[in-house]
Order: sequence, then C-alpha cells, then structure tokens
Amino acid sequence: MARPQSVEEQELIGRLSRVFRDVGYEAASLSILAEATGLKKASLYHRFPGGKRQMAEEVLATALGWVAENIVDPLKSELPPATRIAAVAKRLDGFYEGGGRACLLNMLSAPRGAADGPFAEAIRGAFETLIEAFSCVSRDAGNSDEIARARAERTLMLLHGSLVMSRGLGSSEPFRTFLAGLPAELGIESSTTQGVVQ
Amino acid sequence: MARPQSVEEQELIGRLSRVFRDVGYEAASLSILAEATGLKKASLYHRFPGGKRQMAEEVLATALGWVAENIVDPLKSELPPATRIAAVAKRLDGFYEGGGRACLLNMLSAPRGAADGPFAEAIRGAFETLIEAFSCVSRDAGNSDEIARARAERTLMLLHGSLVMSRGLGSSEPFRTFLAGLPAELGIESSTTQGVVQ
DNA sequence: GTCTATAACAGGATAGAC
DNA sequence: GTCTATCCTGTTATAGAC
Repeated sequence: MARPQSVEEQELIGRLSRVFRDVGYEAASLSILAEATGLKKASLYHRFPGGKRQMAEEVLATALGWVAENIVDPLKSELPPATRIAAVAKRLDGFYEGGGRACLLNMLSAPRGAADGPFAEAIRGAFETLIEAFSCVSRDAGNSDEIARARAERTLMLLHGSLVMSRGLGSSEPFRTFLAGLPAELGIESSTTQGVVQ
Repeated sequence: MARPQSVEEQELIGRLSRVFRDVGYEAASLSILAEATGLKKASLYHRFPGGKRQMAEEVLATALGWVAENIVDPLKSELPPATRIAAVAKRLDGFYEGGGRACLLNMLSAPRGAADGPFAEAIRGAFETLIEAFSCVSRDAGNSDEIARARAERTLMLLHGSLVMSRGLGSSEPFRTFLAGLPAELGIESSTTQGVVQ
C-alpha cells in the first residue's frame, strides 16, 4: 500500500456517525461529511464505494454492534439486575453524551419512502432486540413476563422521548431524568445503584 | 382575481404538513411538495414567497395553533381532570392518526445548525407550553406542583417516544399503549374515561 | 489512499406568458 | 393564480494524476 489511511476506520465511522446523528440522512451532504472527516469527497468514495447510503449503513451497523455489546449483553448478564442497570445507564449516558446527541434509530427513520427505506428493517430489529433485553432484566428482578415486557417498552419510549425533548428544549434535563428513573421504571430495587448515575 | 385558488389555504397547509411530518425538512424537496399539493413549484412560490422555509414555518405555526386550541386549552379547562384527559386523548389520536404520523417537533428539530435553526425557538416554546398544560391538569387532580410537573414531562417523553417507536417498529401499538396509560401517567382517576380510548 | 478537477444531475428559486 | 421554461447553486458521483 502506497499511502497509509489518513484516518483510522473506527475514527472515520465515528465522525460520520456524529454527522448523521446530528442532522439525519438527507441533510448529511457529502460536503459536510467530507469536512467532518477531514477527507475529500473522492476519498470517501474510495472507502465507501456505495456512497452516502453505504456510509449510513456502516455507521448504523457499527452502532448496533456497539449496542449489542454494551447494552444488550450487559442487560442479559448474570449480575444482579440493579448492577446491570447501573452499568447500562453509564453506557447510555456516554453513548448519548448526556442527552446532547440524538439516536440514529430516530434520525434514520424514513429518509424517503414510507415503510420501505434502506434502514427500516435494521431499525425495527434493533427496537425489538432492545425490548427483549430490557424485558430480560425486568423479569430477572421478579416481574412477570407480561409486566416485564410492558416496562421494557415504556423504558424505550422514555429513552427516545427524553432524547427528542432534550434536543427540542436544548437541555439535557429530560435525558438525565430518564437515567435517574431507569431502575424504578423497570421495577428494580435501586439501593445498589445509589450514586452511580448522576 | 382572475383565477380562483385551485387549492384551499387549509387544505394546502395540510398537504404540506403531511410531507414535512413524514420526511422532515431537508428531505421535503420542492418537487415532492409540488406533487403532494398538486401545484407547480412556481405556484407554491406565489403562495409562499419565502420558499420552503416559509412553508415549513406556516405549517408549524398552524400545527401549534391547533395544539393550543385542541390540546392546551382543553387541558386547562374547568372540566373534571379525567374528562379533560379523555378529550385530549381523542384529539391526539386523531392528530397523530393512531401513531401513523410523526411529530413536527421531532421532524423539524435541527435541520442544519446545532442550537440555532429557524424552528428551534418555536419548538422549545411548544414543549414548555405543553409541559405547563399537562402540569395544570395533574395539579388539578390533586398532585403537588413538583409531582405534577414531573408527571407532565414524563407524559410528553412517552408521547414522543411512542411516536418514534411506532414509526421504527411500523406498528401503532406503542402509541396506543401510551394513550391508554395517559390518565394513570398523570396521576388521575381514570374511571370516567373507561371505554373512551380504544 | 488521497487528491484536484469535472461530469451529470437535482434542488431551490425566478421570469414572464396566460 | 397557475403555468412552462429557465437560471444558478449545491449535490452526488467519477476520472485520473500523484
């Protein structure tokens, strides 16, 4: 190889991700993406022959991989439920930068067509995987299957709603409120988690 | 006037609104807007000299007017809290078409710049107005100021989160769950509302 | 792998006829 | 008020030098 990559793969994906999360798919022009990554347009096409579409797909795939490892797996671990929740709250706080970043699942929904869209299937799967993961920890805390699933779904609603509101209000308060209420929301004793969040 | 308007003002705003709500600001091209309204680009510019920006502004203003009349005012009325909530749930159900439509407050957030954006101020104000309105009905149901405000904020998080999830999952179930839980969420006796929602 | 340059196209916006 | 035709800019995408 003549030249080394000027930007590491992971760093590159990270910078692209930042743009897609901030402005969404359509507003993320190649000019903006090039500026954000420090690469020229042609270099981006070298890395991603499929263009913007492929960039968004890889960004989404990377994010989902991160979620599987840092959210889903911990939620399904053998640790005490309250401990799992505390760990996951920390990861979420970092992932969404205290409520300052939006969620790709929201920003990449329905870029054009209605039920189609290139990301629709991945997004649907991600939501269901997350519902199942939060259900698991709620079940392990003693809740029935039905209750646990309802609580898991409510938790995800609160998460995404808190991100929408944090963005709309220009304040991280809704997201922080969500994080603080996580254990109670899932029906879990939170004594172990005191002082971990916030 | 030589020719009559081929599309009524309210109908026009409605069709534009549909597009902005479905795809967001950036993805709403003039071609799409023209097709959706049945007017040619030049005709849209005649109605909205400020172009796409003005269309979105008027769509947003109209939506906020509707919300003030159909959500905020009823929530602050003199009727029993449970009755207010039942009425508002019905309006929300119609407004979001059973969870099939997204919220403008989400779709018009941060089209480009970060904290600026042409709609940021209106969106922030709308969220705060809605928090205050839901707080009001919760207070009137006997909750303290502090509790009422927290419940109002949670309710709005759930609303927006349920819309995000309904879109992502391609199912109206999260939104319907939200509507069904509205009275309990605000700490209101729901006996009066039985059978009204759903 | 990265760049400059440029092609091919779509977007927002305007002019002027009817 | 609505239309056809057009302009200009920005966007996606490619070619080819280094």
